[in-house]
Amino acid sequence: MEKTKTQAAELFRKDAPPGAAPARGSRRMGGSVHESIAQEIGLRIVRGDYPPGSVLPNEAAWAASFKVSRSAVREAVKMLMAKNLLSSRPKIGSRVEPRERWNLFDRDILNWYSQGPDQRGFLKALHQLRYIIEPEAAALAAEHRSAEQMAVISAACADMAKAQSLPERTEADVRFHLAILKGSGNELLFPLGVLIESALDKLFLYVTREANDLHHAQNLHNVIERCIRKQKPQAARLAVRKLMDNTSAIIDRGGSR
Amino acid sequence: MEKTKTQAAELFRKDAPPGAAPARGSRRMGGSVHESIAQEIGLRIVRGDYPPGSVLPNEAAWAASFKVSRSAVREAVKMLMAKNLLSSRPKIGSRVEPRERWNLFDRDILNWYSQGPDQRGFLKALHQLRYIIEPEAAALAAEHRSAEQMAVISAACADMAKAQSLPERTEADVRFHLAILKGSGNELLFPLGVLIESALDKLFLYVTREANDLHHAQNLHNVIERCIRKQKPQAARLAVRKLMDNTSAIIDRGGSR
DNA sequence: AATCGCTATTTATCAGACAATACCGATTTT
DNA sequence: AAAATCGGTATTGTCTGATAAATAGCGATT
Repeated sequence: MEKTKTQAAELFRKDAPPGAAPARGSRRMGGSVHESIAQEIGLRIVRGDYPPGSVLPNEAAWAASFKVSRSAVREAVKMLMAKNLLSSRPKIGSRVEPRERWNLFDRDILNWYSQGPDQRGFLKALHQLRYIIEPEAAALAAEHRSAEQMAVISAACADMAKAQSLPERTEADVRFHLAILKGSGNELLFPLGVLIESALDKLFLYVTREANDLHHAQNLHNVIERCIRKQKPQAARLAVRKLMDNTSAIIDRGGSR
Repeated sequence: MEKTKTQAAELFRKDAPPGAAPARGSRRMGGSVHESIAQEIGLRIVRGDYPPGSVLPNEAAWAASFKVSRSAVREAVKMLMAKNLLSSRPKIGSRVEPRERWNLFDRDILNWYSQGPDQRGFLKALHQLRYIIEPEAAALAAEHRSAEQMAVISAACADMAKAQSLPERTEADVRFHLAILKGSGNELLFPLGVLIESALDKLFLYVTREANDLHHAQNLHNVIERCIRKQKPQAARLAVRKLMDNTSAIIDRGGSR
């Protein structure tokens, strides 16, 4: 319980203890030092600890509080600069960029967002985006999909139906949706969909609940598969919309967690 | 000794990667050293000089070829790692990640893409994505837009109509579309749209050509504005589709450049 | 032939220095 | 007194050099 997922930055949690300096021998904390630090600072920024426009502690301060060298901090900062979370200038320090400049469609930032406040609003925005993307992807797939792509879609759908455990079914489910995205033939649609789906996965521990809904959802998936197989774009579009309406209702009803 | 350290400017071009297209004019040298280096390496990767799976020259080699210190190279590499273009491990070096792991929706990567080969396919994928996004954004805007947002949309539309010069009109045009995206009320839709539009801008030097098309396009924009003002989602959706069909035709006809 | 350990190579991290720059307060000028 | 100028200072940018850690490849051993 309460697996806060921060096993990586365990050493980094105690921000500024000037007195105690424990041995920093622990290793294998999930990644390299600069990556852990980037994670930690990035999370704090997205979480709102440092609002846009404010200036962060300087590199020396980070180095001291994390008990690492300035180089490591700098490399972490450069990673966050690459995501447009920060901009830094001599004498000024590093300021948090305004939100509209953040590279929002970045795995890490999406991940940090999903740990931040306003999970509910974030979830709704994500799902709305999915609601826009996926029906069109299905329509495109119905038109452009190759035979091999169709085989993958059908296999995933069949696997969903005959899945015994919930994780097994979930795995087939995402495989199904990703196969559709790939079948759309658009090289941008697929990665975008992957981003959205994986971000949703982090917030979506309650999608499938009752066996009733589960059966219904399976029927909807079957319809989608058939529409794409028979190359009916408009029907595929509508079928996917129907499926998403279903989960929309779940989101609106259900509490955030 | 001229240890002035400002020699980094022109020296970036003389590196000789295997089978690369070398000479280009001097690059945007505005930023810091590590940023320039990240630009250069990132461009080469996206351009295909180093295919996915291959390992890059090691840090010392980059440092030598760019005539900078290893730290600068490392910071550049960290930036590219943040974009998931690279992954590096001791003893191995830095390998280029497979394309499907790249953070494709990143300003820089999009920018590098637009300079790479296959501009035409990229343009079509981008426009297809826009074709999916914008009509729905307009429909959402017709429902959820605030009075202030509507004012911005209308103003942009009016400015388009009474624009005298082409850049002036273009500026109002993007303002119009961005205002619609913002009016959609979805915090993800707006930045996504910004990304797409600005990437398209780089490839779109030939959008508006004849006064005929220009007049027609203005009418289409007027219709969109009216639909959103009168809160008709479905009509707004169709109007935007019509507009995009127009530029679709232009893309299909016109040469890539 | 299979396994194990060694070594070489590369990144990871550290430490310390200097340069460049932009803000801020003191000083000078009008 | 107000304004302009100027130097001090804090912070990032860059360089240098060194050490640690990780692991792929290879040779030795069984």
